[in-house]
Amino acid sequence: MSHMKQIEEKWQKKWETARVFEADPDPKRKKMLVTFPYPYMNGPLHVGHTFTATRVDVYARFKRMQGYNVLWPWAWHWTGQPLLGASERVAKGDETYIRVLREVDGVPEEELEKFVDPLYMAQYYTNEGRKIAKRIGFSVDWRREFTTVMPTYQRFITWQYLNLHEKGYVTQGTHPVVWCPKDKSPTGDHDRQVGEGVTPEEYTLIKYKLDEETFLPAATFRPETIFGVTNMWINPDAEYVEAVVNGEKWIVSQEAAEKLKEQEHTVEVKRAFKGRELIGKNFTNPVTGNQFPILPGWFVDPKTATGVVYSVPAHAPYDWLALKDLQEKPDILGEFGVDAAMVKAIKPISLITVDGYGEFPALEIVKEMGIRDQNDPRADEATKALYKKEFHGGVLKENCGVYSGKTVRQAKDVLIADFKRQGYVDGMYDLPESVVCRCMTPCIVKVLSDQWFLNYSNAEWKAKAKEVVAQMQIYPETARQYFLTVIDWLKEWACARTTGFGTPLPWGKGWIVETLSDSTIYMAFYTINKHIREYGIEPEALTREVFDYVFYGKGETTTVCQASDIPADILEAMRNEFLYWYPFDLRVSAKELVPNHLSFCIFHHAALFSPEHWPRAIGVNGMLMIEGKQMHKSKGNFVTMKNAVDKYGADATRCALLLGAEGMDDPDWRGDNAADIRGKLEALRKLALDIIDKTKSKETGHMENWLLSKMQQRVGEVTRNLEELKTRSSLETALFEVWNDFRWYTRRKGETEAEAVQEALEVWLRLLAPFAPHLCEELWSAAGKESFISLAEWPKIDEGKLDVLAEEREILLTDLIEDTLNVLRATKISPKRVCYYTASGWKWNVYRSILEKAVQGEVKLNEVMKELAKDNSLRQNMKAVASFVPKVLKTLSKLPNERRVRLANLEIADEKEFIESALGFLEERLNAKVAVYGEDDQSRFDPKKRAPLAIPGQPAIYIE
RNA sequence: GCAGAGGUCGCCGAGCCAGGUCAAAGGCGUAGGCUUCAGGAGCCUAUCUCGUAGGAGUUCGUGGGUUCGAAUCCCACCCUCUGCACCA
Repeated sequence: MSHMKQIEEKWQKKWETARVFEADPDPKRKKMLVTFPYPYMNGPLHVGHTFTATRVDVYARFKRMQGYNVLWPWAWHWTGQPLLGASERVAKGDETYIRVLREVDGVPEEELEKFVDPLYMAQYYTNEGRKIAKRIGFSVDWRREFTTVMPTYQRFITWQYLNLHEKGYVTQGTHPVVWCPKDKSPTGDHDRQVGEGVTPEEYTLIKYKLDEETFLPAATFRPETIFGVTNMWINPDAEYVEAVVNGEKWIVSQEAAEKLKEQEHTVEVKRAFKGRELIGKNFTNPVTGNQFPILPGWFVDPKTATGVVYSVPAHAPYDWLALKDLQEKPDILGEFGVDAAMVKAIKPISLITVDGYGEFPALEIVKEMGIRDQNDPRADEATKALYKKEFHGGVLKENCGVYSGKTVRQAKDVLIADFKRQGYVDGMYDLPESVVCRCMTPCIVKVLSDQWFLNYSNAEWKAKAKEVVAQMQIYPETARQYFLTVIDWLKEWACARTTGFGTPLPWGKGWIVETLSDSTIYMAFYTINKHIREYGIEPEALTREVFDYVFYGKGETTTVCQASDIPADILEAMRNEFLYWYPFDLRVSAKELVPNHLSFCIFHHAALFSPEHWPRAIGVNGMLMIEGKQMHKSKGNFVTMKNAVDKYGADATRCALLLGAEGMDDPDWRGDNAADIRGKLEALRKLALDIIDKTKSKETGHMENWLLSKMQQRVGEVTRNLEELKTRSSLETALFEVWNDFRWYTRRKGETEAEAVQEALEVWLRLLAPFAPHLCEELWSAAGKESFISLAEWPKIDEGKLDVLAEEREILLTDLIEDTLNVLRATKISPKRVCYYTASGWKWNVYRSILEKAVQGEVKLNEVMKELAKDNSLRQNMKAVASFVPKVLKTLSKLPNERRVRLANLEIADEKEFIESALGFLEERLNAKVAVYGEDDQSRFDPKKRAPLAIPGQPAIYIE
């Protein structure tokens, strides 16, 4: 274990000294820029980062060995709010949080106290992150590192946003957010005490008229039901206000008046009163002009929307229940002076036809579910169920004016737009559930005005983004559809906010570019940050003209130099460096970033770069699980990269992670697995050293040919899989399948002294090098190699070493053993003697002719028989032929065509000699005396006359 | 709710796109054996059921369908994971 650690440190030092991962432009070599989304630095790197980044590293190392000039840069994300929040919690002395930092993140006491400075905290995690990224062996060019709060980076973001703005991709508008009135800031999920995941919902307010100048804005999600209104509900005990809202006189609940103030409505409250004051009055439907009464409804919650609700008893369970209550208990009405007979006379008005229900769905569902009254909690359930049903399957009836005959789904948006135009409706946001801020203040919805958006709704932009996707490789291919649908439904994205770290919006005072919006094209910044750091280029020198020159080739070198003070040769070098490396060839992340970061990256490249600089490939993978569960600091199952590397070592951690999953499946980190892999690698080391230490024999017989042939296949499999970023499959082959090949060779030969074994080992080590680079460097060097395996040539398939005959012979042998064991299992014999009988010559002839036909296509039994009957040499044998041919057909039908072709092209006539050569092995394996005879051998031992059962490739068996 | 990905023999996971080569790779676990001073590790064998001759039967979320033939194609249903916005 500590031995492995030594090996790891040793090679990391050597790599660093030799600068093997520092990549500079080299026009003679093909380039490869691979990237990993920079991690956010409010905590340590964890095994989830490690999984994704290891996939990048494996690909980088693979491509480097294939001769590509590979650049893998790294940076750190500091932009945003959480760092500030985290540091505040430390400053406030939040014990639970501090314990997490201490115990989970492993922060030492003396550092912890300095975390009151958020930048110090970020720097601490960045330093720790860099250390551990090196310790796990990532092949990063660290010269290009940066953080997102560096002034030079901010100059780059400034350039990006000036361009986006100029090109019309940034727009201004309003946007609803969950808002804490005390903090006066948006309350994100992480800032909430209650109500995680709750988002604002938009209500339509239908402005029913109370009198000529007063409106009752009733809130609804179903404005189409206006055609079925029968009355209004007001909570008689709730507090309402009369207010001038946007110049009109409105009546809403007191709470609603406060909310509306935050939603771009001017609100001037004139007077407050109890709801009961309204009961018994009439109101007018603005669309139809019909009049209806206002009735008492205690289910009406003044805290929800306007606290004014209109009643559609035919389709809304609550409305029906409330109406039924009043009709059944008319004495309640006396208190309000409402005529009970009038209420009794109210009939539901049906306006939607829907399958499975009759005239009045609300009545039916209430009855069906046995709901008693408006206080029954299941009324809510019934409402949702019916809404869903009617929204998806409902059709508006003839009493719905111009909307008649349309489905609810079709009519809804049109109807809202129409009503808006005609001035019947307004809108309002509210929260479906209560949300409480960390500061314990209940949140409301605020509509932010003057908010800046990236206008992802822009159809042209969407089309261009899809072009980017079309020319990209996506691993796995199944993720392509995901990207396309995300591009379709992405809408305006608020790209600026007022708090947190980040780059100021170049034109908007007080706004900062939001964290997901400042990380979309920064891969281009890596190409020039090398020069910025090396020559100490000042942020002020990074003018818009400089970036235009470097990224777009705009402007004259001399002019740009004079204006910026950057020497011409450096400026040229930056331009060349960008042109050499860009675009990036691969970016890998977990699937959670598809709907945001990765898609933004695509959009911004579409907007800012020409097609030759569009991304070449994106890889997506699953989310890492810990022992089958989601990883959470709070759940106590958080595993950092450092934890894993300390405990299992770099190579084992890398391999254990990659063996977890590929594609979009979620990999699972299990400590036991990692420990097991660690043991495996240790065993591999012993095996390899053992092979290397052996004195070499020149032997190049059947088994040597077999092993080398097998290796060629493995090279093909691993290479093919790695090209598609199938890291799991490729490692599985490179580690386990190859190992099994070596085991089989060792069993068959009993030793590993041939030179060919060392040759195969050297192929093996190179196949494994991207996955377990430290161990492979060590063994490569032990094998006498002077140079790094990290820079060794990736194995290519050597056609000359393919030996199909050798492979087929070993298949014959394993099949034979398998058949023998099967017989032994069935008969429960402990064998003393095993006899094999190989097929006679005429069988081989018949077999070959059938095989040739089988390769062409389907073989008909009767046709074969007819043809064989013409053959004079078979005449006397026709009886045996007749029983033999069907067996051959059956055997061949079980083979894949690939193997039929192989067999057809082979000359395996010496079965008997081959089995004889393996007699020793068979005897040991079966623990019995083994003999081989030809089927026609007169002197054969065959008491049960089994020899005639022999088929080519499947000798007959006799056991006693 | 909408969208994306999935449900395979104790566990993890291939196979499914291009139907027959599938009782279904590989790893782990478990059992037995060998090796070893011991510990570990390594190696070998077995691991759906049945079977006195290399065979048969029942399986791939559930229920249907297409086909000579389905883990693989089609339909419906159930379940799991991920994302849904100002938050990285």
